[in-house]
Amino acid sequence: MYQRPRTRVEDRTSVLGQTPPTRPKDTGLSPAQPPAQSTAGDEAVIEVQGVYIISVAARILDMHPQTLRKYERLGLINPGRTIGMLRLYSAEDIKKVRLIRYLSDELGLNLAGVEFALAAFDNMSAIKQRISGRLEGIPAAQKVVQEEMDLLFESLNLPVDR
Amino acid sequence: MYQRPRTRVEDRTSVLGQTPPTRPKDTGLSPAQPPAQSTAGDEAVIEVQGVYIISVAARILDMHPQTLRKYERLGLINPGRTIGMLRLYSAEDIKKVRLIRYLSDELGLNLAGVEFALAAFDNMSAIKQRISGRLEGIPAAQKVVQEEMDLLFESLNLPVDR
DNA sequence: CTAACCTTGACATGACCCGTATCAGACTCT
DNA sequence: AGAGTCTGATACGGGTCATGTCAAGGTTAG
Repeated sequence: MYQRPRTRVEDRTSVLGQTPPTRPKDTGLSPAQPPAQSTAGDEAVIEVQGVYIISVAARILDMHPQTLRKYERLGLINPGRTIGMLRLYSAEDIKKVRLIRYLSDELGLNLAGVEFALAAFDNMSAIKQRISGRLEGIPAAQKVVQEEMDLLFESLNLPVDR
Repeated sequence: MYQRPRTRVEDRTSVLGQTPPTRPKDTGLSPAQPPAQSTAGDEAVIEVQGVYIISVAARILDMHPQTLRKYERLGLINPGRTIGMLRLYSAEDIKKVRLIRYLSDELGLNLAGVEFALAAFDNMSAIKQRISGRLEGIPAAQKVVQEEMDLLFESLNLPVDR
């Protein structure tokens, strides 16, 4: 288990001009309900639906719990919490960790780079929304921007969503 | 001299879906003409105009020549060459190295991250151009996009240009 | 209640990264 | 001719990162 030795940065000055958080998070709610994961060994992009405590999330992702805690400490992820402060990972959180892992393992970015990239994505998404909003009355222009921005996201070669 | 110990990645798989090079470069031309740099010690964003051989560029930037060669090897920069293969650094190249240094030293990105960021900037610039072109007939929309894209670039917190 | 699991905080380790340094042999430019 | 550059290789020291461990305590499920 946990065979995933990689490499990269730590406590640096913050990176990008962050867009507003937009992450309400389902914090205080009843405990976790580990839905009996099938074979958590190969981690073949398992369908995730519930909310998981750290040990389960780590098993799903095949990563060390300490690594997930470190990502949170660096502000890369922000899992919810039970009233007792136990971390709760949603499907969203799991996806985000997979993206982080892709940026780190496949592209070779260090964590400062991951922070930069995530912030850049957020900013790009936000700008895309803003433009779309301001172009409400001009559907033709809206379409152009939509197409081109989608192209921009594609150019970033991301695995799938986020 | 050359006191600039930092940290980061090396030979990784290529990172982004690069936009076409768009970098004709003034390659084969008469040799360099080091315009007698004033005090090359403090490197207080010296005004650069000519074309410099590596030793001069290194002195202007207060960086080791080997570092510049490594950046080139990694595809981060692409200085011109004399007919005899001597590297020639233009003002553009110098600026780009300063950006690289900022991303590396200030933001803490490793070289893979720098590659990613540079490619992202290029793609963003390209998309901005494309949108502007396709919105030729709708100046109002063009203005909106212009404003928002500028905002996006600003959000990246870059020192100045590039 | 108890056992299993979680929390925070600290510190250690091994592998790798990166700027710098150096060497050798050949070529370029003044 | 001589200073400087080229390519290629190798090596270093300090930093990064995933992982691991310890301690002392809190939470949760049965």
